[in-house]
Amino acid sequence: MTSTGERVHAAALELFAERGFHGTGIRQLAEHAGLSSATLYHYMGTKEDLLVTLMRTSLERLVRAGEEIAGSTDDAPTRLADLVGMHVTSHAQRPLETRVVDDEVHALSPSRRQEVVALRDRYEALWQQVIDDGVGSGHFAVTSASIARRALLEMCSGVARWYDPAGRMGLGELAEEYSALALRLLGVVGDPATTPARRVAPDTPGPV
Amino acid sequence: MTSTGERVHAAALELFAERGFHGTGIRQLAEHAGLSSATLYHYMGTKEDLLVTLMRTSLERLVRAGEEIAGSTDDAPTRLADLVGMHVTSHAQRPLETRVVDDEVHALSPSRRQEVVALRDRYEALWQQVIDDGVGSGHFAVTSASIARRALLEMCSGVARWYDPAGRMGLGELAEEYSALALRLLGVVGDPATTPARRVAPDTPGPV
Amino acid sequence: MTSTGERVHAAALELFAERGFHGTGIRQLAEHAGLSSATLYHYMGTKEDLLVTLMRTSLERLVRAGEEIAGSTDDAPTRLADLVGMHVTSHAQRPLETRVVDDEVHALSPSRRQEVVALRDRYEALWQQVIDDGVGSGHFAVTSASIARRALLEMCSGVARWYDPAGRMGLGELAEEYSALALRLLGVVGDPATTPARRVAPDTPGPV
Amino acid sequence: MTSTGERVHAAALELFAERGFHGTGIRQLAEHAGLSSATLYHYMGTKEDLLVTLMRTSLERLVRAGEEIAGSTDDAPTRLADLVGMHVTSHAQRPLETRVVDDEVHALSPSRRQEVVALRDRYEALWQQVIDDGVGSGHFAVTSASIARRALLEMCSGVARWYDPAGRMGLGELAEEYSALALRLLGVVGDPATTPARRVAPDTPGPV
DNA sequence: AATGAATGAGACTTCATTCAT
DNA sequence: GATGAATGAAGTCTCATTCAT
Repeated sequence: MTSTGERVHAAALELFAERGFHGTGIRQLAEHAGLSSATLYHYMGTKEDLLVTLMRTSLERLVRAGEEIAGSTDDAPTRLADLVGMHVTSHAQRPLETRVVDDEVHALSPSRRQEVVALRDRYEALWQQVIDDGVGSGHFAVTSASIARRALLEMCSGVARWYDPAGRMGLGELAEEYSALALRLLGVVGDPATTPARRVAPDTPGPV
Repeated sequence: MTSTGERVHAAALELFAERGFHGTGIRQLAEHAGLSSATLYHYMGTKEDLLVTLMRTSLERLVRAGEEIAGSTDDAPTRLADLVGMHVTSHAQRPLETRVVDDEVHALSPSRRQEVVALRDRYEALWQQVIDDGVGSGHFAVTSASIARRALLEMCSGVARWYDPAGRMGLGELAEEYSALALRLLGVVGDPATTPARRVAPDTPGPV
Repeated sequence: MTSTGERVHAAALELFAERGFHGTGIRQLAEHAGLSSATLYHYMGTKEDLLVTLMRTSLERLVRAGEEIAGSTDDAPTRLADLVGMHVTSHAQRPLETRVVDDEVHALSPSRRQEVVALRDRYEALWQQVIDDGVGSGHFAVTSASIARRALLEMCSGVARWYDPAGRMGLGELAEEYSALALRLLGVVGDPATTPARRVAPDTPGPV
Repeated sequence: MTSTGERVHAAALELFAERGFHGTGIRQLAEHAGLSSATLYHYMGTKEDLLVTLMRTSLERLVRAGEEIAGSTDDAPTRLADLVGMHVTSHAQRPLETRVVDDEVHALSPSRRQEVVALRDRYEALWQQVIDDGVGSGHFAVTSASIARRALLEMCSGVARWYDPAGRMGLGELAEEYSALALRLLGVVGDPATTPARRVAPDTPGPV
């Protein structure tokens, strides 16, 4: 049911996430995918090409989801909570992908890195924009919006390092918890209108 | 003034941080330190030994500083702010060390990893303890203390990835900003005694 | 109009001549012929078979033409001039073929080499015979007939390396020039019957 | 007595000459030199670097010897005979070197090729000059000086393909024979003053 | 203290070739 | 006819490490 190409991607994801790009050999990759190392080259270009493909796939999905959220509402707290929820959820569901994207950029050659970083920047710009908007609208209170962006992204991405889908915490719970942390970090005080329930009353004026 | 051994450590720090452990060759290491690759082996055991040494040095300093703070006061918000300040400051001052510690654990063999992870766990336990204490004392309001710990640590460690000592933000400022973010994330509302007064509107109703 | 098989031969000729047998991959060959590498094997045996086919085709044509000339006259100078003219002309017209034949014998396995070298020897024997005849008849004056044969063949084959069909020198001119060089090299002085009159001062004393 | 580096060069010369550059593997090279393939890399850069070194060494020797001859006399026939003698002698004495230089230029990457071809062109220019001079002074009679140059060089280089130092023909004899062939090819008629004996009477006026 | 020389193992990648479809 | 998939062997080169000097 799964094609060979998909098996190659899956194997690469697992090994790159676990041992790093440089820590993973072509032969291990082949063995993990159930192929000979020569056959591997039917399904990829270079090893670096494979890494780039994985990264691009992952980042493009993230950007797409992010842009959808960005266009969904003008309300900054809502948008931010949604971004956090989406980000955390996808990091929890696809921890391998996101770890590879987050940790292996340094393994790319300059030209490839540029391409990948451009995508990542596009995604981060969405976050920057919500925060800027929230600060502008008076919903958020932070000294430095860019520090806040970095702090939020780091903290949310960390989920890929520990979340256990078989554990007792559900994805919804996780998303709500992180959204709450994020909003508080941004200086939003707990108000039924802005915490999870908020989405029900989109016309609520901003607090603080 | 700098001994050869120190030069080796410095070179390793730079290269491991920039290209990763597996991405750094013994020959590059030697060249970067101004030695022949054979001579390198006078100043280190294996390449992995070198990595462990760097990690242990860094982590021990962190643990020592953390334990000093942990023993300094019972007041959870103060302790947490101090931990954050120290953590952030040292990540800003020693970005190479901290990046190596944070990113290269996967490159260690199981037995070495155990040793390093034990140290890291000891450090993280200090954070866990403050948060638990703060929750117990009613200063902090979080759903999950362990999630909060992880979120805080990730967010604070990120500083090593972007802080520029030559930029316009000073270390003190940085520490204060992050302490404030952390306390807010933990649900602490503006209190002149624990957070910089400026940022907070003292008349805010304040939830929880 | 050109069959696929011919396209394969043409592609092989070009690539073998340009990059050598070992420098040419099956995949490049296929691409150059506009086929997949698997399809290539419908039109050839092994890569070495292909090389042998090209060589044999080329050498057989040469031998055939040479034998025709050899049987055409008893006059050694005429025969030699004709051989030179034919050799030079075919090297100018089919530089790829001749370069492959001349340069890639070393790439053949012993048994295949034997076969090809036998053909080449047969061709060279024709030259040897004319020279021997010319020496015997007193037309040629050389110390060593075999050295003369080698010198002549090398010199004439070189044409395949530089002759430009689009340049200003025509094939007829080329053939005449080389025939003249060859006859002079063999010690034949200008004789209106065998060499272009223009180049020779008919009153030259003329040695033997 | 022979250094390892020299052994590597000797092994490369033998194999490149016998099987061609692309036909020679690194492992065969190492085995032939009595080293492991990894050790080989102590004594060379890439395989191509090795080839270039061999070619440059050989060509530089040839250029040096050629320039010495070029500066030794103004008499074109003498100079040409000396060039031929030197060329033929060195091709007979160092057949491996010269074969590699003559046959493997196509294996070089563009930039390397440029460098090597420049040297070769410098050498060939010496030949072109003598022929031009001889034509100008009326000693040589050829329709095309550049064709003559090519013909002569091809014919003389061929020696590296068959001369057997253990055979009955001595080097001196070989040189004389080829000089005689060359002069005749250039239209110089046999005159004691220009054939081998000529060098004894350097003041002899030009013949023809 | 320092290093040139050496190496087995393994890196990534391509080789020529076969075969089922 | 034609080709995608597959592979063992081999390609060039670098790896971390040792050792005699």
